[in-house]
Amino acid sequence: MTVRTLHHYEHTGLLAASERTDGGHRMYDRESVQRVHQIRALRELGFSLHEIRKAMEGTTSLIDLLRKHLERIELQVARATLLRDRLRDMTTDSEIQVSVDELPATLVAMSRVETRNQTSRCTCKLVAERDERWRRIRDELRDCMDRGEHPCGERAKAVAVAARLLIGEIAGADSRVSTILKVLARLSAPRSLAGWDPSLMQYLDLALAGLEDQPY
Amino acid sequence: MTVRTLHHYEHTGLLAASERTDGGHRMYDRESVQRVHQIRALRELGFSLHEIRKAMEGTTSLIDLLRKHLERIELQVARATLLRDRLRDMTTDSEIQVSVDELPATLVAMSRVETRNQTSRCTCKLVAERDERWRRIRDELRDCMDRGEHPCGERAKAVAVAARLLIGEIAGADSRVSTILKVLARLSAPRSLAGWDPSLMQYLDLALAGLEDQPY
DNA sequence: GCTTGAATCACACGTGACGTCAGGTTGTAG
DNA sequence: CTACAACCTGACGTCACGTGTGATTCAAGC
Repeated sequence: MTVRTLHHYEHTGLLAASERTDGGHRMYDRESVQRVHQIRALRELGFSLHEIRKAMEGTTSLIDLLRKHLERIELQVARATLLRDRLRDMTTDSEIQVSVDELPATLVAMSRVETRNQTSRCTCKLVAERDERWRRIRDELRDCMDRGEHPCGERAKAVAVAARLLIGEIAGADSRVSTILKVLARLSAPRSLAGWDPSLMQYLDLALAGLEDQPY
Repeated sequence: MTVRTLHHYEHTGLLAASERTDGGHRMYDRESVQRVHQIRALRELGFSLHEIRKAMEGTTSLIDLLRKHLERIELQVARATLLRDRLRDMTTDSEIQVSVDELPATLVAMSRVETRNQTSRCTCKLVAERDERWRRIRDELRDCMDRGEHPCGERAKAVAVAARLLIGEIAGADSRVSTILKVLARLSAPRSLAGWDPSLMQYLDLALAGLEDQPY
């Protein structure tokens, strides 16, 4: 929070200093400070100042606002996750020397690069095999979808069975620490995650890493 | 892409129309179109036009740019995910009637609300029990951390064992379709996820849902 | 060749959420 | 009492375009 931000909020009629000193300095009482916090909270949720004002005036129901905004966030998360994963691969992979010119038609090519590098780098045949199975499931499923078949139809069902099996295998096998932590986060977030901040998470990560070679 | 956007890029010196018609209309050859796509791609990755121009002029290494941006994205993902989960809980829970005033000190209180509602709503005792175990692990671990104990120390190790056990239990038990999908996405992303777009994912979700009551 | 309607042109101001600068005033610690 | 940091008002700057205006141009149909 900068002073300018407060001025801005005041200017747009979102917030008023409860009082002024003799010299003209703004004074904010407990209530006003609370209001500032509310505004910040809502802004961090992605709302515009205009929306916030409407919500605070009671013009719009907060629930409606949140519901409406949920969609945007969903999209944002999906997009950001994808981008992050792509970026991570690009930056951690020192082999790939990407230049701007090598980003030809947007980043669609990236997915191809990813799979190519994946198969060439994998030391474990099991992983490659699983990847192959995944690809088959994916292609078959896409075919089902493209043909307009019902998800519960015969073919889709068969594919789903294979998928479920593979999911079980992967979840059971590939369980390194950080992966588990992520799974855990996904499984129980935000329910059991209250109070688990990143530093604590990292601590648990280290602790788990410490007994990695020990049996259950 | 709007025309205005192209004009803007031209104005900032990022892009030049390769030619003009007699009437003055801009003509973009294949190369220019490619350049536009590159710009769009980089912009979707979150870069500013200034950064893009620097990268395209060769002033900055693309890798450096990406690496630098990875941090921002990481933060974004973490934040957006958290917000999304909170929002989802708020909007799907019709019981909770949130008003602006009930967002007291930012959203920190939210976590408390969540856990409170969780324990009161849970029909299954097993879940509650697990939550309780989680809480204990969390608190114990936080205590270890606060005391500055090494993550591989005796106490932390013991907690880690308990945590690993619980993780296995949760991962093995709570496996509804959407959850599995999320786990899957986390486990294998972006490796096996290439070509799995959201619609295909949803299709798989439906297919899996169709055989939910069937045995393996 | 002519009309017509959609698209584009250049220019300029608008937007949102502040940042930043200038020149002056105030609060407070030593 | 004197620094000096923090605040004041007012206004313009930023970024990535959006929007509006009035004029021009392009492509299609007749």
